[in-house]
Amino acid sequence: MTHAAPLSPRKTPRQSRSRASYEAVLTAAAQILERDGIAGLNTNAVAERAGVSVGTLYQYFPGKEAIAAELVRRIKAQLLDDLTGALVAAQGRSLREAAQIVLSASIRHHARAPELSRELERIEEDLPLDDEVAAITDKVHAGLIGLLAEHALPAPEVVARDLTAMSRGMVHAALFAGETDLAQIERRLLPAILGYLGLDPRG
Amino acid sequence: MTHAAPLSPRKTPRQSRSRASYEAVLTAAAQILERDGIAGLNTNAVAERAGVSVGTLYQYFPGKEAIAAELVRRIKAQLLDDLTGALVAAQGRSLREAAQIVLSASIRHHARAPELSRELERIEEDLPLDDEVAAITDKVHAGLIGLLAEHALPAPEVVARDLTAMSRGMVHAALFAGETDLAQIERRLLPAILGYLGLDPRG
Amino acid sequence: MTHAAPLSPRKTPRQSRSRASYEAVLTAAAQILERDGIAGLNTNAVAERAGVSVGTLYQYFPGKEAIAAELVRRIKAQLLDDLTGALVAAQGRSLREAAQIVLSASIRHHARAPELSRELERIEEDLPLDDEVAAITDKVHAGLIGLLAEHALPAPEVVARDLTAMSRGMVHAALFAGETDLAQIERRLLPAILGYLGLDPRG
Amino acid sequence: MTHAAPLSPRKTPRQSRSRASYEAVLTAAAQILERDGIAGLNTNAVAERAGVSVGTLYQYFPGKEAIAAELVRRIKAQLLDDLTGALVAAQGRSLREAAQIVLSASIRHHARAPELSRELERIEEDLPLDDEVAAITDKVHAGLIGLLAEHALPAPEVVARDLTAMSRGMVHAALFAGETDLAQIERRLLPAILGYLGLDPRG
DNA sequence: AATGAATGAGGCTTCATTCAT
DNA sequence: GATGAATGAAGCCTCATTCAT
Repeated sequence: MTHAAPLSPRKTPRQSRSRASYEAVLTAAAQILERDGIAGLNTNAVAERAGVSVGTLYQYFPGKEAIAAELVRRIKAQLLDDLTGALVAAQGRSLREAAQIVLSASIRHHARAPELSRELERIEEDLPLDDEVAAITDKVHAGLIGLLAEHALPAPEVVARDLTAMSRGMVHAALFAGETDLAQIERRLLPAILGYLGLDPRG
Repeated sequence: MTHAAPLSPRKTPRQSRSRASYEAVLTAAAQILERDGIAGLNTNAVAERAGVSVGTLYQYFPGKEAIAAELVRRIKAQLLDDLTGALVAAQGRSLREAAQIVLSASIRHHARAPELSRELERIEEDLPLDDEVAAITDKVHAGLIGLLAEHALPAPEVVARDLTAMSRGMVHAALFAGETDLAQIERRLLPAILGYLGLDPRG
Repeated sequence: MTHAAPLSPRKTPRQSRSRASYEAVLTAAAQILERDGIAGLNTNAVAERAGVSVGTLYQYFPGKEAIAAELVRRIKAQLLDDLTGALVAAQGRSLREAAQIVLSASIRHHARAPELSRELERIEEDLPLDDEVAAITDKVHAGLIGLLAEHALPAPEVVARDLTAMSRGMVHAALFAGETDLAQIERRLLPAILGYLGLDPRG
Repeated sequence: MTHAAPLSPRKTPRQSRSRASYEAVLTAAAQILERDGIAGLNTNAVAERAGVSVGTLYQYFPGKEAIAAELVRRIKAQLLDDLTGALVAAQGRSLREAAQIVLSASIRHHARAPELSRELERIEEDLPLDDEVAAITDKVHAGLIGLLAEHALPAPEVVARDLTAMSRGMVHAALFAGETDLAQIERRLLPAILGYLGLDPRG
C-alpha cells in the first residue's frame, strides 16, 4: 500500500503561530531521530513532544515521511552552506590545500550532530529522492566538481562521490567510537584523500 | 521499554526436516532484506516467503531480531573466512602488497550481495551487539591488527577501524551508484589506503 | 517473564465523548466477565461489545489487566460505600446487632451481581494487588476492625479476614446454587458468625 | 469454537510405559497448576515438564481440559477418601463431636496442597461438570447428609453446601494469608460451624 | 506407541491517518 | 486553524492440535 507518499510540506506557513508549530514539529522530530533513530519516529510521539496535536502536525505535513524529508532538506542545505564558504576559500589554492579546507569544513558539519546526521543520511539513501534535495545535492556536487575540475582531475563526479563516501564512512565510525578530537580525525583522513588524489600524502 | 530482545535462535535443528525450515526462514529473510530493507522484514512476510507458517518461524527464532542477528552472524563469519585467506597470503609481503591483497578480498566480499551486506551492516550498528558476533568481529580485527603491527604501524586498532570504514563507505556508494567493475573500484580505493598508511600512492 | 503489566488507566477522560468510550469499555468488560468469566475477556471482544475500536480501548487502558483492575477498584469502592453506612449504623449497638447489620449489607452487596463480584474477587486474588485497591481494602478492613475492637475482640484483623472469607464463600455458593432469597441466606449465615464470635447463636 | 470438548481420558493405559507417561502428564500438570495457576497450563508446557512429547499427551488426553478434569476427579476422590474415614469415626458421636471430626479431616485435606486444591476447585466451578465428578461429589454429599440427618437436621443438602463453602472460604483465606497452624484454623472455624448448627459454640 | 515439526486461528498491541467539533 | 478522539490495518506472538515419520 505504498502510495508514493508526498514528501513536501502541505504549506509553509508564514504566520508566527503556525510557524512556531511547524518548527516545533521539526525540532521534535530531529530530537527523536537523534535519540531513538528512525524506529522511534512516529507521528503521535512527534506531535506530543512538539506540544502540538496530531491534527496540527498533519496540517503542515502530509505524513511522517514528509517530516523526515524536510529535515533531510535542511541538513543538506546546511551542508551546502558549510561547504560553500570552504569552496570559496579553496579557490586558487593548491589541490592539497583545497582538499584540506574542504575536508575540514565537512568534518565540522558532521560533528555538529553526528547521530542525527547519520540517521538523516540513512533516510536519504532510502527515500525516493526528492527533487529539492536532488537540487541541493547537485549544487554541492557541482561545487566540488568545479574545484576538482579546476585542478584538471578526470571524472570529477566519481571523485566527488568517492571522497564524500570515504569521508562520511570514516568520520561516522570515529565519532561512533567515541572520538571527539576533530583535528585528530582530520589528520588521519587527509592523507587518504591526498593519496586518492594521487598526491604525496606526506605533505 | 526496549526489552533487550533475545537474539539467539531457539533451537538449531540438526534433523533434515527442521533444518530445511530453519534455512528457508533465513533465506527468505535475506531476500526480503535485500529487496525491501529492514522495514520490510516482518515475521509474516518472512514466513510466507519461506513457505512456512509463522508458528514454525517462532519455533526457531524468538522474533525477527533473532533472524537478523543470525544473518549478521553468518555474514560476519563469511567475512572472516574471506579475509583469513587474504591475511595469510599477505604475510611477509610489503605493506603495499599486503594492503592490495586485503582490499581486494574485502571488495569481493561486499560485492557478493551489496544490498544485503549494507543492510546487515546497518543492523549490526543498531543491534545491542551479540557476543558471538563480537567474537567474530574481534577475530577479524585481530587479523588486521596483526598485519598492521607486522609493519610497525602505531595504533593499529584505529587504523583498522578507519580503513574498514572508509572502504565500506566508498564501496557501498560505488555499488549503489551502479558500478559493477570491481577492479575499477579497487584501483581508485587503493591509493587512498596507501596514502592513509603514509605510503606513496603512485606505486 | 510476567512483565508486571501496568494496571492504571492511561488517561481518565473528563470530556463527554471520551468519557462515554471509557465507560462503554468498562461496561462491556463487566458484562463479558459476568457472562463468560475471565477466559472470555479479550480486548477484541470488549471493544466490539463496547461499540468502540480496539485502538480506542488502548487509548484508555494499557491492556486487559488494566480494565479488570479498574473494575476491581470500582466494586471495592462500592463495597466500601455499602459497608460504611452499615458500620455507622452498627456503632453503639451490641455485637450481635452489629454483626447482623454488617452481614446484611455485605450480602446485599454481593447479591447485586453475584457472578461479576465472584469473578472480580478471583481476579483480585490473582492480581499483583494495586495500590489503590489496597488502600480501599484497608479502609474496609479498618472499619471492620474498628467495630470489632469496640467490642474488645482479640486479633480483630484475623477475625475480619475469617468472617469475610466465610461469608463470601457461603453467599457465593448459595447464589450459585440458584438461591434468591437473601433473607434466607442471612438467617443461615448469622448464627455461624455469632458462633464464631463466641455468642449464643440462638439469639 | 467451543466444541463441548470431551473430558475423559482417551484410554487409561495399563502397560507400565504408557502408565508412566500418563502419570507423568498428570503430575506435570498438577505442578504447573500449583505454580502458575490455570493460566500457565498449556499442553506444550505440560508435555515438556512431563518429559513426554505432545503427541503422547494427546494419546491419553483429548485436550487440556481433560487433563484438568482428571486432576479434579482425583482430588475429589481423595477428598471422598479423607472424609469417609472421618464420617465413620463420627458415627454415633454427638453432633458437636462429629462436626469437629469432619472439620478436622477437611482441613487436613485442603492443607496438603492448598494452591493446587484452590485452583482445582475453581476449575471445577467453571467446568461443564463431569459425570464421574458429579458421582463422587454426590457420595461426599451423601456422607455428609447422612451424618446430618442422623442428628435430625432439616434440609441437610443445604447445610452440607453451606458448611462446605464456609469452610473452604475461610481455610483458603487463612492458608493464603500464610497461616500454617492447622489446629489454630480449626479452633477458629469450629465455633462458627457449631453456631451454624445451632449449638452453643462455647463447648 | 511415540515423536516433534508444522499449522494457523486467535489474541495482543501500535501507529498512521481521518474527521467531527 | 487547532484539537484530540476514533479508527482499523498490520504486525507480533502463543498455543491447542494434527500428522507424517
